[in-house]
Amino acid sequence: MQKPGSQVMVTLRQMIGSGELTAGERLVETAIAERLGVSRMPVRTAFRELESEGLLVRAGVRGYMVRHFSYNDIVDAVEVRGVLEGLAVRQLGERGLDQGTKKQLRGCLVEGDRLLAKGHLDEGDAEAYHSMNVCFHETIVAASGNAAVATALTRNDHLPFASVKAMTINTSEMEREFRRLSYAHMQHHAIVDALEAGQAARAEALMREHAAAVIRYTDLLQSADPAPKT
Amino acid sequence: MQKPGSQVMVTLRQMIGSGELTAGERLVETAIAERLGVSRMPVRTAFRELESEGLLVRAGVRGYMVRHFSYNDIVDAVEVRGVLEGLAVRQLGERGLDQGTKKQLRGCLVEGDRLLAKGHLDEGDAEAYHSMNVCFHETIVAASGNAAVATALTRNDHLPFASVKAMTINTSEMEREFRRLSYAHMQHHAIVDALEAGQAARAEALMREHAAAVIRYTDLLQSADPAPKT
DNA sequence: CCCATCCAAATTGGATCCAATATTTTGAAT
DNA sequence: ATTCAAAATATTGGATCCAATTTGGATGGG
Repeated sequence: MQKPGSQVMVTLRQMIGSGELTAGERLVETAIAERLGVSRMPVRTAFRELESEGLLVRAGVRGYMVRHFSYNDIVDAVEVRGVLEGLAVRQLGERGLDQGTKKQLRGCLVEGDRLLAKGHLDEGDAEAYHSMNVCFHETIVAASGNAAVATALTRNDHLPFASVKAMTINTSEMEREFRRLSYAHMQHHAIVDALEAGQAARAEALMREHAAAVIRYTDLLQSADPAPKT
Repeated sequence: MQKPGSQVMVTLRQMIGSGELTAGERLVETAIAERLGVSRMPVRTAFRELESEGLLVRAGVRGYMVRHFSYNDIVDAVEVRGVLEGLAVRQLGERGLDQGTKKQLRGCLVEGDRLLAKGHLDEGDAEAYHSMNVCFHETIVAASGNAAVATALTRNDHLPFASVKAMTINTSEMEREFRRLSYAHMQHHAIVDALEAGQAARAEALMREHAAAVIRYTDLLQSADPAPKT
């Protein structure tokens, strides 16, 4: 608890994510403050922060409400992530890979190969793949050296389901998930191949396709709402 | 003054933009509050908001400081704007232009043609071109219907010199500026042509080049700082 | 019966106060 | 003289109080 005020933030995030605060619901500072057992002040700052992250929107002239996410919002955000990570990987390819980055990326590849080598997914494998995946994407963005991409991605990733970190694995259909991750990991291989060959434009195209694949070949409908976006 | 608290925000923006608050300077809440004649509270909220916009960064564990912008930061941000607006124009091209958007864009084109027809730039022409340019870009982003692009652009555009709105025209070299704007306007024409022909990928490539041209063919050195970015 | 105006209640923004924490300075000891 | 520790000061986060503004209802007039 290095930052006491951030506790309110994570609690509100959870309440929004879990649906305890439903979309469109009017949020009153005093009510939330009382509910969380704190003063109105941290709630006030948290509301503004969550607004800047896009999770809350102003409810008219007074108060905030939980933002309503449509399916299109998620698709759009993933598309944005695709072009941003595509830019990052292209610039990385243009500048060339340094030894540390190359080592890191290859480490991600062998880790993924190891997880998928069995031909099926076990329980802990999903989490391990997820960690590897986050590491792969973060390494590329960091190595690109483009700070604007990093900040834009951070902002964009505040939207639920748009982030690499938010990639969920459907444990009830492990076979299908195995095929999906196998395809995704082949794309990882192709991206690293392109990077090592200095094919920056190809790496960019692959990364954009890689992001789009998440949407096209994942069941988002379970949690997404097809209502019109706000 | 519909929102009293926003006055502190605009004042701080001005102070940062004008260099009254120099980059790297440690900002103390009490000092700023006293200087602006308000309580610490609006300053506190403004600091956080400016941090989320990227103009301020945390100075260690305590306090904020004015962010230091390097030349690379600006180039990166413009590159980000390029891929985001490129995505917007591609999606617009894929969905097809509606009548209102087509009318709006053509209006921008004829306005630009009119301004450039004389073969040189007059005093008021620069402002008029600027307004037309902002309208052109905003129309495309709005018409794309991709809310994530719009928000990402808004965030990115908080960085000085990265925004379309921040495009300045060097009044001391009107002849050179005329050639630059002529080229930019030709790109506008090409983008609209591609959109009307349904050539979405071509429109995207043109838009990315259009953003990059701003950097390559503009004198930014006068205001940019070549020191390493933070 | 409907509309307008006014009053009251609620809610949010700003100010001030208090506590917690980090940083700096000073003094002492080695 | 230098370094370490302790104390004092400075700064930020949280709580509470006050003011301003809006919203809702109620009442009176047309």
